[in-house]
Amino acid sequence: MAEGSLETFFEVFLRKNSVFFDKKALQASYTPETILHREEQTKQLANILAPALKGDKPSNIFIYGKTGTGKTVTTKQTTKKLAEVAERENIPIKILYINCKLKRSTDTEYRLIAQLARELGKSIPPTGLPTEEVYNTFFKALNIQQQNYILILDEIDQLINKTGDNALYNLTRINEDIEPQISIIGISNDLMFVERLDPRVRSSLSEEEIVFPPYNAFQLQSILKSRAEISFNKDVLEQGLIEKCAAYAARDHGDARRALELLRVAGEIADRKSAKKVTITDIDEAEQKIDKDRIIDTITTQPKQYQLVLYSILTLQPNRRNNIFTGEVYEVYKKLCSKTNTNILTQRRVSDIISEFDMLGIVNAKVISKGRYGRTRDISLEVPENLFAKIKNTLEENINI
DNA sequence: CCTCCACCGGAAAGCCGGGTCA
DNA sequence: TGACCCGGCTTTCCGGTGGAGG
Repeated sequence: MAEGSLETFFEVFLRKNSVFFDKKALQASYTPETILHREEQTKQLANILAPALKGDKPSNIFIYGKTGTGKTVTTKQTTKKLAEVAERENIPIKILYINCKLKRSTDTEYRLIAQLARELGKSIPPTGLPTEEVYNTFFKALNIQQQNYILILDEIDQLINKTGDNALYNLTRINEDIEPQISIIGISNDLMFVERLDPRVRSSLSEEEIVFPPYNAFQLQSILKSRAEISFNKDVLEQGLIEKCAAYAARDHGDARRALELLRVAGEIADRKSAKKVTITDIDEAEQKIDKDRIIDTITTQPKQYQLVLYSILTLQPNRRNNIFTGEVYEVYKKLCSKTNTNILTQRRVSDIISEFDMLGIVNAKVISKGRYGRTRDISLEVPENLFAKIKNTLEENINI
């Protein structure tokens, strides 16, 4: 593109009509004034937390619901209101919010406690100290500030899956030897994880439980409508668009986040076509684009060894009449390693990598028995076939074959 | 009915690079 | 500087197993 034309491009872009008025209400970070269809849960939560205002310790709460059912936003909103009242009335309550999924900051015992201590104004090095030491600093900080705490642990299942329930165990029994009281709100979208907890932790954590059911299509519709009013210009949405969008999202799990994303991407697609209206076919396109981007993104962000394994599976895949087994993948992988000058991992490790791809939904790997011919995994790709070539190219670039 | 394949998958331990502290 | 800690990734070791074929 010549220089002049690039400038014109930007100018044209700036003047171009967009279907959007203000995109922010469709973005993931946006918190609406009122949270629709979560009145019941808000009330429950408020009821449980309210005693904190009188200096009592609220019960610990376990909050469960699928992704995009408003768990986080409702919890944050409710606790924020609580904190505001407390502040006004001079009641010492402090809210701590921790998202346990954040890589390299709160996903291990050390890091979680360190982060908590930091929230209380202590400075803790990111590594190096014994965990014991970090606990001590944290406890000390708690004791100095005479107030009650509400600790929100979002995506708590991530923490337990990775590092066990040690941290949780220590946190739940904190009140036994320390003056200030701590209430824990655990948020999870995986109900099964509770069963892996130490029974003592489990009963302590779920003194109260609140369930966030998925939104149905009608609820999604009203959510979308309220956001669309802020985000889009007048009359740019084709008749029935919102309904369709809601129906799509309701079909898989009633995920409001996904519904909003669908609507936003559909709008962006319409913009790119310089269309005056967002049409229903844009929604279909948006759905495909979102899936595709997600897949490509997860693949390209994998470490090199993972990409090599995936590439091996991919080379075995084309017009395969029968299925792919671990042993075959490993053979191809070994050759690939020597070709690319990479050190070869053990089959045990590669086997783990394959099951990680299975969990990411990129690959389907079921353990089967071939009787006389042993046990193995039956592996197949889970991505749409029209992406095979694209993925293969991307991988080739990344690992330079 | 028994055997025995080709892996599975848990446990433990090692290595390495990040760090603290005295 | 040396002893020690944490966490991610990997290896080593090894008991376990569904079912085709004898």
